[in-house]
Amino acid sequence: MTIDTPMVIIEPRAFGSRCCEGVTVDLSLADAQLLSTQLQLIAHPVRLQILDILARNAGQVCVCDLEAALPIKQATVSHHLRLLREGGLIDCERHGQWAYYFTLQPALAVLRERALGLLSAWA
Amino acid sequence: MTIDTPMVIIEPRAFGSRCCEGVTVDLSLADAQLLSTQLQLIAHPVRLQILDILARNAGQVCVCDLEAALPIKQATVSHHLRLLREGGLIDCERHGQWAYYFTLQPALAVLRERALGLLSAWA
DNA sequence: TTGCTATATTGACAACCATCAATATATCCT
DNA sequence: AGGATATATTGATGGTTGTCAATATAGCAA
Repeated sequence: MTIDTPMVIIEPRAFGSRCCEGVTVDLSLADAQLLSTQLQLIAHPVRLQILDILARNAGQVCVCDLEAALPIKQATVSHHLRLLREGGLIDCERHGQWAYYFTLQPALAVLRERALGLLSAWA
Repeated sequence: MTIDTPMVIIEPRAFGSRCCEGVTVDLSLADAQLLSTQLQLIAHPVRLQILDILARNAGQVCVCDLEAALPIKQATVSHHLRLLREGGLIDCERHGQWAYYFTLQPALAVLRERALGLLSAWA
């Protein structure tokens, strides 16, 4: 092996020959489902904005703040907050009539590492 | 500042006081939509598995390989391949009657950096 | 108590998505 | 040409998702 990378193209099977053999799935269906569920959770513009707002205003954001900052009605804000809470990415604390929401950073870190793990293996 | 983290809780606004002020959206709707569109693309178990298979078998995977490796029918495989291709994450090359698919690593790298950028800011 | 405000829930509706059978297209082989 | 194989497309169907109006719940204030 020299430092110059040799122009070897690995061809375990010639183009045009019999195919449909030897290709296996390294990423299990269970793992794929787990990750895709979490990605679905953040793959929505409003939820991305909510997470961004919460992350940048730790513990100081109530629902009406979000309603004022986002282009959706209160019921819809509550709906997305519920999804994020059920997905374990955020939680809230009630103080009087207000509910103050905040991110759960360990959960976000886990998600980041999981996603980064795959994406780094790919590119 | 000592090594002991002081138990100071930042309270720019007392709990229970008037809220709905001063909270702004740093992540623009346009940016959120762009990212969520790309996340949607990979937020599906089959598409995650397809990307993983393609990334680990550079240039050597035809549709019937995928059909054999995945729990879905050929029409559905083609459907997901089309979405991934239209999203710019993969492409294909025809050799005879086979279509060999492969990932577009620069696009995956861009996506990784974009996602990592936000997630790193959050956790 | 009565009324006001903040938040959650319910129910309805439209839009979107995943899947497959059937069919079309294209390429190879004889 | 005719048959076989690989892939793409179409159309139908069932399921999921996002949104909102209306309503419910709960705390606060007078």
